[in-house]
Amino acid sequence: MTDPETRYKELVDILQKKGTRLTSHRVALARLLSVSEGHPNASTLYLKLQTQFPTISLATVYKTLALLKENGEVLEIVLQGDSHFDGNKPYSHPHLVCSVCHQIYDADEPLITGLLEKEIEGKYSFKIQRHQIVYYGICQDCQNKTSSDGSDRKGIDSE
Amino acid sequence: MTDPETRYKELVDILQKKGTRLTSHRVALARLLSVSEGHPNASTLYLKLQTQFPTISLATVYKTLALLKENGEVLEIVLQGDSHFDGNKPYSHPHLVCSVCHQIYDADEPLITGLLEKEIEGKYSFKIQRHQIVYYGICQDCQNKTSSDGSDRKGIDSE
DNA sequence: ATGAATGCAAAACATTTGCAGCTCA
DNA sequence: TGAGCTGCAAATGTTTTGCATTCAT
Repeated sequence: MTDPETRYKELVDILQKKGTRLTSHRVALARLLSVSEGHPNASTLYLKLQTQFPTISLATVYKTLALLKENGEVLEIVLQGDSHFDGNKPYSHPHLVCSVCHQIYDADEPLITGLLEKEIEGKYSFKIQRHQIVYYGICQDCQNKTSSDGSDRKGIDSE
Repeated sequence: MTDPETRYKELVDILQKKGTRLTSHRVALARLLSVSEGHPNASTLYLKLQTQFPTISLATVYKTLALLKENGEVLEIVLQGDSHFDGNKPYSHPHLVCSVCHQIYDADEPLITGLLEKEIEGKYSFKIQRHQIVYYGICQDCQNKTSSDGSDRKGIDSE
C-alpha cells in the first residue's frame, strides 16, 4: 500500500501524537516494521535491531509492539509457538502459512467477506470486531521443489 | 452430529485399531471429550479428569490429545495463550470468540467456503490443507448483559 | 529535572521431554 | 513378560513483569 518511507513517517507521527517518547529504539523498530515485507516475530525483529543497537532488549521490542498494537498500527498474528507482526497492513486479513517452509503469505480479503460476516452476525447474533483467518497448506515454491524432481535435495538449494 | 455415546465408542475404537493401548486414562479422556460441548483447554480437561483419576498427569493429557490429533480425531484451536480442543467436530470450521466472556462458539462453515478456497488456491497457487478461522467480537449474551441496563453489575449474575 | 522508557534478570505461563517404574495386551 | 504408557520433575520457549537506571522532553 503505502511505501516504506511514508509508512515509517506515519508510525513515528502516531507515536508522537500519542504523547509517547520517541526513543531511538522505538524509531528503529518503526523503521524496521515499515521496511519488513514478511511477518517477523519478536525475536527476529530483536535480532535485526541488535546489529544497529547492541543494547536493545527483547522486552523493549515486546513493549513497543504492544504499544503500536494498542494504537491499531500493528497486526498480531497468533500462531502455534509464537506471534508474528505486520506493521504495514495492520487490519484483519487472511494469511497463508506454508506447512513446509513455514513462510507466511498475505492474502487479499475476498470480496464476499462483508456478506459472509453479515451472515455470521445475523445467524449467531455475534457482533464481529475483527478476525484471524489462516489457511495452512503448501506454497507454490514448496510445491515446485518437491514435485518435479522428487527426493530431498539437502543443501543444494537456498534455505 | 453424533451423540456422545457413539462418538465415545468411535474414539476408543480408533485408538484400539491404531494398536495403541487402551489405558484407563485414555478411555476417560475419550469419554470426557465426547461429552464436552465447549472447547476445553488441556488444563480444564486435566482438572476434570483429576476428580475421577487423582493420579493422572497433565503430561498424559497432552500426550493423549497429541495422539488423537495425529489421527485426525481432535481439532486443536490455537489461541493467544493456550490451545483449545474439540473432539466432536475434528475438522476445520470457524469459531467465534467473545472478547468479553472469552467463550468459544462453533460456527457452521458457510456454503461459499469451497468456492472461496478455490479462489485462494488459484490466485496464490497455494494448496490448502486446512484452515483456522476465528472471528473475535461480542457474543449475544454479553451484548444483552451490557446494553439494556448499563453499568457493571458485579456479582449479580452468574459468572 | 522529572517522569516515561529502558535493560536486565527473574517470573510466569503453556507445553514438551527424559526417564524410572508401572501396566495393559 | 515386555513394550508401551505413565507420572514426575525438569527443561523449553515465548512473553511479561519489577525495578533501578537512563534519557527524551
